[in-house]
Amino acid sequence: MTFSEENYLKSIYTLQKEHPKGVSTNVLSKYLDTKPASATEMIKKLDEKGLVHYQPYQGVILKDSGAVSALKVIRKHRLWETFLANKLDFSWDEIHDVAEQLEHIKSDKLIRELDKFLGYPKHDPHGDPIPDEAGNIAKLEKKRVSQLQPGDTGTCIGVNDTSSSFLQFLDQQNIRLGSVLEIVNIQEFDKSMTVRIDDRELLLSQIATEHIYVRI
Amino acid sequence: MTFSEENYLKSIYTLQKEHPKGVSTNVLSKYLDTKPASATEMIKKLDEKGLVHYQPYQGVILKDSGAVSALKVIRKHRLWETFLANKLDFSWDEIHDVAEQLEHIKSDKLIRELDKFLGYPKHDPHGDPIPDEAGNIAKLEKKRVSQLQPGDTGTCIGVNDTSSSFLQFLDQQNIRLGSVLEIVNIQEFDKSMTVRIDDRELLLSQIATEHIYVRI
DNA sequence: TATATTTTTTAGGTTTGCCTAAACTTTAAT
DNA sequence: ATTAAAGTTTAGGCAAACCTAAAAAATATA
Repeated sequence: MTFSEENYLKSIYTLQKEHPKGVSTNVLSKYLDTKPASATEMIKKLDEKGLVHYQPYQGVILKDSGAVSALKVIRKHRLWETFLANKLDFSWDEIHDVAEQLEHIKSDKLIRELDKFLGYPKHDPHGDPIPDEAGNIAKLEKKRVSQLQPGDTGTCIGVNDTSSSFLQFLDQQNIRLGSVLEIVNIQEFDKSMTVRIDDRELLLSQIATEHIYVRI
Repeated sequence: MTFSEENYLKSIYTLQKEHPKGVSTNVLSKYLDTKPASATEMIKKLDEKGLVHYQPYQGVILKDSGAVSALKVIRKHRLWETFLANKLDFSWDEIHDVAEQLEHIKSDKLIRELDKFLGYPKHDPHGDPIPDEAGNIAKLEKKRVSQLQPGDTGTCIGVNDTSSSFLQFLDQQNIRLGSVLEIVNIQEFDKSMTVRIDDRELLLSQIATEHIYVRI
């Protein structure tokens, strides 16, 4: 399987969630930053290989074999992201591009050993679940803080805004990966929230609560 | 720079030691398992890019810029080999193929962080020196045990024969990476050697001494 | 419903890196 | 010195993955 085939499968897997009846060549090519004509070509090839189901003008969906292949690439991507963030000094926003390259390395032993070395992590640094060797994947239980109700708790797993001012703010407030937040209450008029972290209470603006992800 | 260009530069660098006046397309293509015509093509391209010096029928040599590029790839290869052997459970003979893939990952930060994570190693698991960021590389001081004289000492850095029977033999004799050997004497008639390891003396056949590498 | 717009596919082209076969140099041997 | 052998280059092709432009199909609008 070529790098390009792997990238298409992975993209179709991702886009299928929003387009369950079929991912169009338009959507796919936009996501991959290529042209629709290129997507058509590749989809035909993947169809001939039995990895996807394709009907002209109807978009594409993964067959089981295609989904398994996609999940193997996703597993590799997320394990490498975990390695970069946990073992090397990469920050959240730096890991993706390098993992895009590393995910294509072909070696079953490598990925088994890496998994072991990392302590068999269940989630990557963004809070996304890591599929197992067979391609089983846990449901994502990731929400924005803004989606929680008073009394709910969540573990901080990532952010949506990587501007240095926002990251600095989080740092000042001692909010980091793994911090446990509990919603104390919500102000009706501006949707700001009071949250408890490490036995301290602090107020987060609506903007802030929309940019922080937690695993529930 | 493409994977293929990197592989050609690395190969030319390696082959230049044995062919200092120029690496022929024949030698190069044999080493890379391609055809001479393909090597000619690639060499022309590298020449146009100013990375090598090429005269038809006279073979190819690296220019300084080409040597720097080659050494960057070699640096990555050797750091990854060190990672696989020291951090993951890869054996000597398994690391090469995976490192051949990993060496092409493009990220300066990745390789700097990896170097730091590994503790700035000077040699890879085969005992070969790891070039620094600028492309400076230490002279290789690697010899077969058979090349040593009585009184010489060396640190075991690798083997030439990865048959399980040989590796088992080394294991039984407690000879491993990092073991320090001292030559006690050499039998004239069969070139077998008595060596001291960890205050024990043991006899190695000529065959064995030719298959063990040491750094002196 | 007929037409206009958007989306998708087809057709033909490009680049990279490989190939084979034929032509050409160089080197070796008589 | 000539010829034979070996090595190298050129010429023409192929597959992968991309592209643009034109044709065809699907969808939206009047």
